[in-house]
Amino acid sequence: MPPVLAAMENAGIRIDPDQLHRLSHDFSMRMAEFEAEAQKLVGRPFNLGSPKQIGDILFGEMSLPGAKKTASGAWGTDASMLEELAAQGHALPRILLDWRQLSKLKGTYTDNLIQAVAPRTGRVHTSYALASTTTGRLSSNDPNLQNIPVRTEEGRKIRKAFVAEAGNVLISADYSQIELRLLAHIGDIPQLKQAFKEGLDIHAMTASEMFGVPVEGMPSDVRRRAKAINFGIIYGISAFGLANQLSIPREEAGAYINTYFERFPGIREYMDKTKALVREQGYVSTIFGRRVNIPDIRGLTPAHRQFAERAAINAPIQGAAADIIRRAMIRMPVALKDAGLSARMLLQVHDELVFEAPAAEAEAVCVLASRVMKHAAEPAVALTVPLEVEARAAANWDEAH
DNA sequence: TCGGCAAGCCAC
DNA sequence: AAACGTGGCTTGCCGA
Repeated sequence: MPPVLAAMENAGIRIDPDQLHRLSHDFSMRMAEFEAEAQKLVGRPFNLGSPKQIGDILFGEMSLPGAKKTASGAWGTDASMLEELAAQGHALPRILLDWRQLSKLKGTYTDNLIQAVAPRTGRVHTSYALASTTTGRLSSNDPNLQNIPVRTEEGRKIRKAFVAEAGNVLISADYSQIELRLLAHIGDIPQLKQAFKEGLDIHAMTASEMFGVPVEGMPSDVRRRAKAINFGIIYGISAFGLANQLSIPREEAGAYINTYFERFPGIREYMDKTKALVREQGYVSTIFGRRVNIPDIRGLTPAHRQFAERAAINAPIQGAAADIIRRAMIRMPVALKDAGLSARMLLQVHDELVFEAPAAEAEAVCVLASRVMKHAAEPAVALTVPLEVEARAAANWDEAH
């Protein structure tokens, strides 16, 4: 490698290979048990990794109800389908779901991350693409470190294997609900802006506003629905998509959306304005001036046009968040140096930055990184909502997150 | 043996 | 019907 490139090589992050080896073995053993169980139920060997064989077994041989076809005409066997069948009391779908989870974790993460350790540094060095997304986000590849599991307990075992060197800590600093905050700013939504200023639970506030349920003692399912709606809004919501996400009838999802627009009329205005704008000029812009091209929207079929419209609604929000964290990243090395800190910035995960620092610097890095991130929009843009950052230090990524 | 597509699933 | 946005990566499968 030429010296200039060697000097620019990214710091990489340490993983504990022993931990991942143990995990890989554990996953293998448990997958073998699920496989034996599944084959006993079916009465013969089959490939649990083959959606085609699974579809034939579930809907051909066993004639289970609710079969759906994929775009190419094959039986669909994705997780939501298997969950439905499992809820009806069928044993095989649950085993397949459990097997798939472990297969995913082992195949995509555990085994691959061990392979990805660079012998020269003993660390994993991802590559970031700076111009590969339409919205301005970075993307990460070889290996992708922007999709390390976090949702399930099994998945978090992988995240725990991302560790600091002895004497160091990992520090994770992430923006709290940055996209909803940007929606509140861009759409100029008074209730949302006020809620963020007061530091309220935004999903509970949404639920309360929509369903008239007090925030105190709110049932978790009510909040969960409001949260799904808030995410849906950012994605350019459709009744079909929300219905699918919440496993509810489309009519009910449509009613939720109508109620939402009644309570937050500024959001509908933002969406209508954005659609008109993209039709007119063939692009939309973030508040920092980044353009996202969405050309020829007029020539598309209705389905394609609606897809493009949702992308146009999402792009200024997702793109502004990308702009802000980029600004923070640019300022971070200088800010650390000026503060006399030897911390290094290791990873970016869209709304999160991960650092490694001597344990003695932990608190100072949390404070400094939070400050730089919170003010990263300035002075280019004066946001009318505060940005909040949560920062924590720990020996591994899971506990820092 | 290779490349590409389909299906599926991980993250934000 | 590209049936809620942005990505990367795996296995199975098929044809060159």
